[in-house]
Amino acid sequence: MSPAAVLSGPFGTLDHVYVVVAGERLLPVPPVGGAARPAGRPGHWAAAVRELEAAEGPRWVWADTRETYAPLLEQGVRVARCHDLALTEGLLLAHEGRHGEPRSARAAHARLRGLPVPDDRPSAPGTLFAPEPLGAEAVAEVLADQLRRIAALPEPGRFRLLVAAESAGALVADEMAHDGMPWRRDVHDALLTDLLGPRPVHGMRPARLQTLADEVAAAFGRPVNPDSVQQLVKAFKGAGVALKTTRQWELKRIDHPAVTPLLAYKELARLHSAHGWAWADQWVRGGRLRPEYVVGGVVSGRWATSGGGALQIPKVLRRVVLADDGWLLVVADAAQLEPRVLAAMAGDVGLARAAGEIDLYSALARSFGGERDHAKIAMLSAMYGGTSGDASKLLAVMRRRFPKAYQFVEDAAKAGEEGRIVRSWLGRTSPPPSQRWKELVSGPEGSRAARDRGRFTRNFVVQGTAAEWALALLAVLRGRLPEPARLVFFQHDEVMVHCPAELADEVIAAVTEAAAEATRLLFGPTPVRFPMGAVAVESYADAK
DNA sequence: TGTCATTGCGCC
DNA sequence: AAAGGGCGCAATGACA
Repeated sequence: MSPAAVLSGPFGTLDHVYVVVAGERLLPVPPVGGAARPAGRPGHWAAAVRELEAAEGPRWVWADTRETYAPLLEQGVRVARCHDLALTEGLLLAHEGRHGEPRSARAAHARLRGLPVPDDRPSAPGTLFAPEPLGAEAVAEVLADQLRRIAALPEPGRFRLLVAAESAGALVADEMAHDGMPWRRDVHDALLTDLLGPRPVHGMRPARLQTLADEVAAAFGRPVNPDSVQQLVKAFKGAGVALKTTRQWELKRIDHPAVTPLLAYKELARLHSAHGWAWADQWVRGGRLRPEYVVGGVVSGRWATSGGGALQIPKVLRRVVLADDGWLLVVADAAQLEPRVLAAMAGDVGLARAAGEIDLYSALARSFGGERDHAKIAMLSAMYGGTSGDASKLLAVMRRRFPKAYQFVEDAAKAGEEGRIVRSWLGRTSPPPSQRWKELVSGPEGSRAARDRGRFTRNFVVQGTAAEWALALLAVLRGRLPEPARLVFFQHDEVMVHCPAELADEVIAAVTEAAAEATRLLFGPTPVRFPMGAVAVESYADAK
């Protein structure tokens, strides 16, 4: 695939740029946050951004999307494209084998100038005063340096796409936090009350949990805190049941009257503590859930959240996510994304042919000469390094039928085991082995440590590329949504759009087109299909 | 009283 | 049905 092939569409090059700070052809932007924000005319620069966006649609360059874009959104200003210096710096540093170095635009600038580099990593002690924002020249210098470094890479076209997609993700993350996902607090409260009893005063157990805790204690004939692993293990031991852990699956194999109320307690206690009333108080405002997304927060390129736990919302709460009156939720997820990504990356003709069908595993099974379930196990084991059950026998079939795909993930695993780094399709780089790992790998448990890292790098190339495809989808879809439809949720391979009911069909079509475009951007012409199942529903619970 | 590691479990 | 890897979060318990 030629690098030029991936440069069309919404990503483009960086030849039309506004650096959002002071200077010629550049916009003055006030320092954001802290006491440095000038009083009086907060809308002034936002209005200028709005005008230039409408007139020229540039790619905005700024040090940090959250700092600059969140205030723009507050002013009702949205932009189509940006280049986030900090995210780009992180990608470049990792590619250059400098994974842990500070990645803020300020740090990048200090490195360029040979000045002391401020430690902006999360582990660094917090600073008392927000630093002055970088000036225009400094931002422009960092940008120029980054463009030079990207141009020197072996696959600059792919990396430019990665930078553009990552930056677009940053825009989406801020927009989703700004718009929020519809969340019916009244439905949530009713559900909690139904399952747990009325909301207790702070620090108390809800009635239903207390009843279950009492039943557990009664089953043991003595007081036991069901939240305490130690107490539970001791209590079971006293009852003649030896347990290593108190995980669900282990408890389920045990015949003891405490098990049933304990499992019920665990499930409900988790709902209460992780997504109960206190959680809603903190994260739901004005009928919207507004979590903080961390773009690139996972080494593989997946997003993380800091607070709000939006990527771990339990399925029982999906019925709390309800469209506004007259609106619908378009929920779409990519079917079997990771095996499709592997098929496209590895250039394995047989696997790509199977991935050209809607049900990849059935197609795989036909080509495999076996059952669908077996084909699925073989595929997952290849991607994740599984060893359980029939895996090795099935992997042998996999190796024979799909040699290039098999070799692709084997190579990634071997690199990991040998302490080398691996890269995703667009060039996101895995962390190098830690010092601890290097010590471990030459010790008595060395082969175990090597295998563990092999599984990580094996998974990294697939998960990382899947994350890139999803980011590209998000970026394209964002640009195709009709007003006033809004992206309100994104979870690895799933998106949700909130839109007026009459626009739902248009939004579903946009999702389908965006999937095709994302596929083209990453892989060029490929027989592999990436089907997105998109449905319009009133409640998230009805999406599956 | 605070910090840190561990355990367990939710999501993909 | 699950397996694999990746996360965030809450509670406990050890320790300072």
